[in-house]
Amino acid sequence: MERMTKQRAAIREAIARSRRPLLPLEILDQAKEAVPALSLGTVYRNLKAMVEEKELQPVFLPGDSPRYELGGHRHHHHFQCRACNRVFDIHACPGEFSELAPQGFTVEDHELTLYGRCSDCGT
Amino acid sequence: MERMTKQRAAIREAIARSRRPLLPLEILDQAKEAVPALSLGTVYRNLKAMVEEKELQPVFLPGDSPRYELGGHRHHHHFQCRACNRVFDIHACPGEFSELAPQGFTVEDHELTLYGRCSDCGT
DNA sequence: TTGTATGCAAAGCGTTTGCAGTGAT
DNA sequence: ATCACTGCAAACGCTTTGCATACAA
Repeated sequence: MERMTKQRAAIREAIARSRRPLLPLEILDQAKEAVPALSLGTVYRNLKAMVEEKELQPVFLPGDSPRYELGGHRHHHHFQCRACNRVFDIHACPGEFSELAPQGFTVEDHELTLYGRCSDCGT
Repeated sequence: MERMTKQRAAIREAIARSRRPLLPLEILDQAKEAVPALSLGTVYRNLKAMVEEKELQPVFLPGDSPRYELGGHRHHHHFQCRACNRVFDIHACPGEFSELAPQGFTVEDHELTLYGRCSDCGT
């Protein structure tokens, strides 16, 4: 139930090559260089399968569609550039936030997104 | 260019009555009690207009569609219950995170979401 | 040979928009 | 009497799915 196809290889390669989480369309563009006939439906199907196998992990940003990066990263956060909309990993975490929740609430996890300008887009 | 309609009043009322950010469909349900013929399109149109007038503010959570709460709240964050999916305001902020970004990046803002169990859904 | 994976196109789902009619001013 | 607002339904953008074919095993 696990077949190695050139399509899946191209998708994996595209994501591995990138230093930032990619959108499905960006993945399609990149992977098409290796497999020109690649279809968007196949990209979505493989992303879903690879996420289930934990080969990839989805990156959900507020108000934005999901991006994908390689799996196996430990807990980290993301930065989105307001100029180019690209997303970058932040390999740091300010810690727990359990004390912020109201009485009777239990905090299990958290998600932090920073917004601003990336180095390419300057000030 | 600003008319007071019973539809808009019902939408505003529904959101004001709730102690938590609501989804468009939840707003429709609530507001229909006052205006049974209310349509979802009208809800969306009014939400958009009221956000532009800053009467409302949208709440974007990672991987979820937008919710709406009253505008004018100062900077705060949100908690989403993993059992009931409802979202609650957190009237606290752990502070700036400028130091987390890579060299050359400028942090202008941030978004923090806590996940866990609300008091209704227990441990 | 077998059956999963693919390409294509149609279907879903939440949101937006066009249009003719309604109603606040 | 105007013209913004509404209800309805069609259109949209992103994602999923059905189906016949292609190809890894």
